Amino acid sequence: MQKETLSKNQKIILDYIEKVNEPTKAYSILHNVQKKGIKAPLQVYRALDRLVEIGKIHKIESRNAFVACKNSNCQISKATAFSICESCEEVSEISDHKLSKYLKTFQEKAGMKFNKYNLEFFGLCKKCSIK
Amino acid sequence: MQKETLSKNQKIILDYIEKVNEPTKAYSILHNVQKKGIKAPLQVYRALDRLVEIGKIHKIESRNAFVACKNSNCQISKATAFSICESCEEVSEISDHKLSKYLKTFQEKAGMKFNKYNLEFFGLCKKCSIK
DNA sequence: AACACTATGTAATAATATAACATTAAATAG
DNA sequence: CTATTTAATGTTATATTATTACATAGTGTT
Repeated sequence: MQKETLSKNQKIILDYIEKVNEPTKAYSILHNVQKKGIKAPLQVYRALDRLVEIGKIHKIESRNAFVACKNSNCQISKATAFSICESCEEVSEISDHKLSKYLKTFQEKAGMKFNKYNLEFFGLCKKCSIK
Repeated sequence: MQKETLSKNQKIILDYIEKVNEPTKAYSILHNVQKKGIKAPLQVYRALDRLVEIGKIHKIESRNAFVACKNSNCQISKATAFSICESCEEVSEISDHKLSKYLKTFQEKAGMKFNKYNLEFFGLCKKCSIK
């Protein structure tokens, strides 16, 4: 884990992402934190980059959106897995020990020096399955 | 598998992607097929959408790039895995039977009706590891 | 021929992300 | 404590990626 102390902008952005509690896009963040003095996209993107780096948030690549990490100050920002509902766009972070262990083992066998993976499952969440 | 016959634009775009044989971005495709009469981004994006849908190509989500499917007319466009070198950006498609079986089983156990997944490993490829 | 369906053409614009440069704050080595 | 380096900030402009909207043309039915 890296540095614990966040800068002013990093705190503002993280607070917002944690508050909304669902995948949030950079420009939506920007609009919502302008009252806190964040004026430009770059201020948001810089904070996002750093927050991803230290595992406080994750990027949902297929959606260009960001969510707070649920795995208690994520040690595992380098091993992320999500399920994404294609109907309501609900995203939840998967923390399945066996899965992450399996993928870690898989990484080690392959010819590449891996240091990270991201897995996204797509489908219908329980609610949307019923409808 | 869906319809085999590709339209004119779809052929042009697929041919190009297969020719370059590495992840290629939409606007790079556009620039390179303009001599074939493709003039606008939308023509590219529409063909890309369709080609992804029928499994002829895949999108590397973390790179906003597209590659031709290597798994013989991909039956498995719904189950994709890639390794990505963070140094040279080389991407290769992983076709590991055990891995896809494991992830398929995992999907079935979870509370969601999955119908697709995408897995991206990041690290250093063999060449770049040596350097 | 009428209908549905898929694909196309074109212009405009939206949404996502970075480059470049100047400045300030924080961390740490001498 | 102050010089130096490192991280963060502020700001403007611009690059990159992707979609909306609307008109037209081809293809395959029934």
